[in-house]
Amino acid sequence: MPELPEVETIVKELRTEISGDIISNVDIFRSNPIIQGDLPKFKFELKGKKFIDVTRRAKYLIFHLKPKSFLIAHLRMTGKFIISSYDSEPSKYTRVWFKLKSGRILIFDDVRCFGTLEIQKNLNNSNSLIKLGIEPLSKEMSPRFFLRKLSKSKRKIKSVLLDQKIVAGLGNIYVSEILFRSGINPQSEVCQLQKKDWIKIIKFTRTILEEAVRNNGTTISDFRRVDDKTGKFQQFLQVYGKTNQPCPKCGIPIQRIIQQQRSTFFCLDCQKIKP
DNA sequence: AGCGGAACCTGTCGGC
DNA sequence: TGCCGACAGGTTCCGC
Repeated sequence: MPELPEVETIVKELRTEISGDIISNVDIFRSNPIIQGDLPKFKFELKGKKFIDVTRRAKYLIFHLKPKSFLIAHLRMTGKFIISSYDSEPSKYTRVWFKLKSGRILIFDDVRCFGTLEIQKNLNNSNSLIKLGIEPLSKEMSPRFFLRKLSKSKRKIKSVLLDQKIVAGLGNIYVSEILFRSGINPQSEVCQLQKKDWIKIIKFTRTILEEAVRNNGTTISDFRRVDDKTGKFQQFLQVYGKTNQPCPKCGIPIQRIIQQQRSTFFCLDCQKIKP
């Protein structure tokens, strides 16, 4: 479900809400396949610990605990963190909840159970985190980085931007939007891209992500913030989900194709493959 | 090397 | 109404 801006939104809200609070109890309603590692250890590592901070790496949420430990969470398609009052009942999709000393409950809901929760004493021990590529909003995101890494690659640009081992944090919505605004065809081979193309991609990645973060992310169907509010960025989407609607730049119908088994939306006229 | 396919799991929506 | 296929913001593994 969420990409970088949605995760960033949740992280900020969680940081404000739960920093300083202490986990009094952990209840697991369904562990499989969500919780990584063994269950007693998971509970033991969390109970009694204090939330110090909540941060983001790519699409992962990282809860910093004291005594030192980290809860690393990924929401995948339908995971949600919700803060509720003490008397709430678990919903049909509540998988794990953390009762807090303040009287509130930090709830992890996940309809499809693709989400993951992992405990680590040290972030360097996390297999999921070590594989990740550069942050799209960092200064490492440069034409030089891509040219050096991909100048001989015949991979398609859509696939490269979705590859979390290269750039970590972009997903299906924002990649379509970034390539549309850059005027680059999603089926372009990356070895064909020149410095000026990468400059555009980097510029629009920044513009779009920053604007999405300001708007608390995109709500297409069921993304919800901690307080159940929706994001507002969906009103700024130009191509994602707009099959056959007029291109905002030239007016011809937006195309939908499948790449890597995911929908890609683009304009045939504004995003031509270069000869 | 890079792609398509399947898998993980569950729900919604549209067509017939 | 019911059934069936397509599709969903993600990631990983496998085989050609």
